[in-house]
Amino acid sequence: MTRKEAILEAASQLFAAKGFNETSTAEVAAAAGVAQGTVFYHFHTKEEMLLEVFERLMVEYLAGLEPASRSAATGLEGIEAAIRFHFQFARKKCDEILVLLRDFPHHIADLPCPQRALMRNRITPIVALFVRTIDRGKADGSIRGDIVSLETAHILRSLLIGLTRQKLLGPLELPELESPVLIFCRHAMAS
Amino acid sequence: MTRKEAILEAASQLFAAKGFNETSTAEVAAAAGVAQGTVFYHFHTKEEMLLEVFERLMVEYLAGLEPASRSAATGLEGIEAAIRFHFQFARKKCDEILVLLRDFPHHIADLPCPQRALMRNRITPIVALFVRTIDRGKADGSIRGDIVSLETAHILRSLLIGLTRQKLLGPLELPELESPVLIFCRHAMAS
Amino acid sequence: MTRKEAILEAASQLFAAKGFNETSTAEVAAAAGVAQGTVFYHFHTKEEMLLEVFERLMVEYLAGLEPASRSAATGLEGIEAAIRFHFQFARKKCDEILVLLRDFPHHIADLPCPQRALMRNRITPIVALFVRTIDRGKADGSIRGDIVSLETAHILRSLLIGLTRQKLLGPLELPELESPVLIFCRHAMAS
Amino acid sequence: MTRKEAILEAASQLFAAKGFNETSTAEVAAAAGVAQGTVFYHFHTKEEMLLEVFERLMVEYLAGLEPASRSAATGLEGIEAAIRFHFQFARKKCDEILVLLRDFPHHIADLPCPQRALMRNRITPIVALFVRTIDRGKADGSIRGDIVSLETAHILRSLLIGLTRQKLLGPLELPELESPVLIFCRHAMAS
DNA sequence: GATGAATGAGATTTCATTCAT
DNA sequence: GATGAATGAAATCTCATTCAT
Repeated sequence: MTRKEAILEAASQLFAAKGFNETSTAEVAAAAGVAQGTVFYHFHTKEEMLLEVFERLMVEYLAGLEPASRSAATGLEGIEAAIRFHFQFARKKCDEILVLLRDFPHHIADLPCPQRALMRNRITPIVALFVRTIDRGKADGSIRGDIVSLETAHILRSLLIGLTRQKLLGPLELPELESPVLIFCRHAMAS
Repeated sequence: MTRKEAILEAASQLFAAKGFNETSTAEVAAAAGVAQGTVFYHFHTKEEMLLEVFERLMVEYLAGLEPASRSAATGLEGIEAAIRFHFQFARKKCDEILVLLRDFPHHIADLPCPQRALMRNRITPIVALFVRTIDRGKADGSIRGDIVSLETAHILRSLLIGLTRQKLLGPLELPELESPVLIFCRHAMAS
Repeated sequence: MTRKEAILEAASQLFAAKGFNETSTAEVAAAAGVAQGTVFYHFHTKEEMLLEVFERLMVEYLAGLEPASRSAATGLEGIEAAIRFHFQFARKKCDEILVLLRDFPHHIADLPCPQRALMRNRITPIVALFVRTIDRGKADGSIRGDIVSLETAHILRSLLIGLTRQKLLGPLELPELESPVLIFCRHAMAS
Repeated sequence: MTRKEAILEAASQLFAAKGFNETSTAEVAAAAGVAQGTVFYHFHTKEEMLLEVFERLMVEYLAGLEPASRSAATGLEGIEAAIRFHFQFARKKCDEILVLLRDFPHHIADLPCPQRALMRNRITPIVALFVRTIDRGKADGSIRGDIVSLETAHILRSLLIGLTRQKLLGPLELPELESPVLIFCRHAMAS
């Protein structure tokens, strides 16, 4: 493992455990086993680490989401496959997701434009994928024709993020929701 | 307006505008027109201000949510009324909600138990209200009988929070979603 | 018990337990069951409380020391009686003594002149008492004639204070020293 | 002179002149000619500076005390040499001693165990040295055989500390006490 | 590539004290 | 006599970042 990756992994874990603001770059350096200066050799600022965590996670998310939904037989099943993938991904990568859900919002507003654009570029394809899959469902008859694709894509994404947020950040214990969500969405969309 | 309320209002606005961590207690004091020490006379720590913002908001939320859903003719219409109220509330109180959505998560994990309990006590009734309304719908025939009440209540709450989060914090411009959401949920639940 | 005495007692205990600087006037007020302002009604400044603790303790000390040494048959026995009284007093009033030994020095240097004088006026009689008792011993033949009275009085006082300091503040466990000290001093002074 | 030593020296002087609590870390930094942060780079807390002053002083004290008493011809002369060394050391290092006598007690009680142990480890050898020297005196006949070594060692140490304390912190002017103390102790111990 | 000593701006909190009631 | 809300000065410590080596 290269030094940069060691830093990134240490940062990821510490941010998840203690929060971004509550983690100092000195701690990251210590946890990664490098000197303080080394952190700033590889990342110009502390926020760059966060951005890179985000980047890598989104790339991996999209890389898993797309084949899952594409390989389904119908559009509706594609949506269901996407939902199942999201639940599975959230279970596997809960640390990183926790960091992004909790700490990223702070920094979005102040992000310089090129980086905001970069973020958008990672999220837009996810929405687009949902839209395409819904359209496919409408075409193949598995999804009702009166469904509005873009809006429903956003609804689905918001639902998934909301669920993960409540699970990782909420003070309440949630029941197992994967199959109820699948049923809920199927009824909402199936023709 | 008492001094304590002036501080709370100033804090609420500054937190919304700049973020919790990015707002210093000195700024809050200045904005409220009191001395620095006065802030800590009324709130023992900076976080206590955040907790009080949360408290007040949740009390108001529940106070509006309950009559809205109760006065509906059927259970399904009660759910729809609740959704409409949420959208309206999110439009009116977007500053405070932004603060909570963005800054509260940082502090939930580290909250001492009595305060976590207090938080839970504010959120549980909301879920309970959804559960009761769904049960009413199942009883009056407006909601399908095979709907699982508790799980669906959590799904609805997660959806609403997810939507508000994406709108207030997401990097993407969202289309108008209120009526698509109503339709989505009606199809998901109506018998 | 009057309010002023309640404050003084609370202060005395808190100062002993936590140290003067580490005890806030607010804590004193709370422990005494009075309002913050009340403390400053009875004592103009925080240091005045310390001075009063000192005053009362020294008055009591001298009031016990004098009869003890005076009622002895010889000068040497008077010194021994004084030493015995000191040990007994240190056992009984160890809290207050701890406070003075530990916290008083900080404030001596900065004391306004009238209060320094007042302090001196409490300590001088103790030294004077030792001097008189030694002189008595030299006159009655119990103490060697070549002993220098003033110097020896200071030596005895320093020894007693040093012993109490080591016992109350030192990091080491001391053995029982009362009778060894009596023997030590008897040999040093007896003719 | 390294930066750390500059800080330590500045601290030592300021603490002696104004007291530990009355000296701010900012002043220490300014006097040492370094930035505020540099102080905390070298000493994690303000108290660590005090501990280091103590450490260095005790090392020097013991390093002078031991040869002084060892090179004496008899045990009794060894004790006398130790007393003379103490007076001389107290004159030379009165600043640092003042700091320790006045400010250290505050912090002893609250010291974490490893540091208390460290302190004890600096003081125990001094007592042990007195014990050994007394035993030597008993063996060579210069000190009375009925003297209890450990107790007398503590008495001597308490006397020396008490004397220095009265001189540096007491409100009274002391006469010259070195030779009276030597005589006092000789009579108390000589056979 | 890597280091770690140094920085200085800034943040939260504490607290003795005052004063209108 | 007594109260407690209000003050504002000050203090310790943190931390992202830099830079000479």
